[in-house]
Amino acid sequence: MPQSQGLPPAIFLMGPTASGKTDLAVQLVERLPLEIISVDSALVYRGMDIGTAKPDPETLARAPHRLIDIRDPAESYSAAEFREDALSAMREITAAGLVPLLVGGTMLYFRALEHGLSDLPRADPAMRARLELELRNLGLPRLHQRLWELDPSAAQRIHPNDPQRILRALEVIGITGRPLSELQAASRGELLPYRLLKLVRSPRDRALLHQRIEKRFHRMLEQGLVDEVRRLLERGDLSPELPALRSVGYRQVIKHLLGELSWEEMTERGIIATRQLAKRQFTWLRADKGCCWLDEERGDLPRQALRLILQTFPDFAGFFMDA
RNA sequence: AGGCCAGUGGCUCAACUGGUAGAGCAGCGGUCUCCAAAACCGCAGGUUGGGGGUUCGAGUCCCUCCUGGCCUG
Repeated sequence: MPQSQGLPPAIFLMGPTASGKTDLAVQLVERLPLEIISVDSALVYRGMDIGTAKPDPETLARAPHRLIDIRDPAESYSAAEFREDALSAMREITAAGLVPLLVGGTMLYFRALEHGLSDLPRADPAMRARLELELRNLGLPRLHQRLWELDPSAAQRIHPNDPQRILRALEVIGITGRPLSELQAASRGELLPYRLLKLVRSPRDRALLHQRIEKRFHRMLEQGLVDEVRRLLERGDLSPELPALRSVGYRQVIKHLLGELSWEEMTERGIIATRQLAKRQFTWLRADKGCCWLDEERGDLPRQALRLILQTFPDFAGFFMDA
């Protein structure tokens, strides 16, 4: 604690999808000298607005969000890129005399930002393509076996059925010539140089969240989600394999447009996929001790958040005075 | 009204000529270091519509009732 005293403050606002994070963030920005940074792997994509529940232009005008619309759907983004982008945004915000408010639901990004990442090579498209091809030709068991020979430690903790991680491990080894485990052990990544308050906004019971998710998905369809996806596909250069198009909702709508799912099936599966996303987000949140869960039943979330903020950063009480 | 078919976990369905119920999906829990709204792992859940009978033993056979569907009138 003594060492962290000199560090600037930063606030995380985390929560599962459809929990109302954006609302709360906007209310906070209107009362405190904060600036929002989005922590969301889907909001980074331009032209993907309805299905990602991206804040509308009016909201963004009132409460600007950083790291939204910074990629074309044909491009990919990553946890490491996010960390760099977020850190530099945080520096700017802090330098401007404001406090960064990081809002979102991509828990890996939060984690990467807070705890850092080992010094590993970035994804290499050529290498990845080659491995994908090998996966197709040789099959996953063979690749896992190869990993076992090159990096037993990694092979042991990566499940034989997990293509994504097996390929990544082989990719790192292919690029560096060194085992992934060795690289990860060599550098543990640097901690976030900020004093942190981690807030969680989430409905108390799951059934309520499920209701919201269902309603919201129907609303997205009414707002023209299918047209949004159709426009993306009409570009002709976007493969359904791209990370952007594999996101919740988009994937199901694409299958519908391809004739693989009826409208009803698309709707049901989209809602299910969203629920499952929320469940995974809960798992991260539960595991992260050191979060302050806002109590939905006590109402007035902005007030609860304000109290916690002042309590955590007492030396900023004057700074945050208009509360 | 008569005839036929069906009724198995929340849903869809499986179980050779009777041997004592399995799977997918959903749900729940978990993993997670450069695709993470991704990828992957695990768990739970059924007195087989009700009742009666035959049998050493019935989801499987018989009787009856209930429910749904189809056909005939």
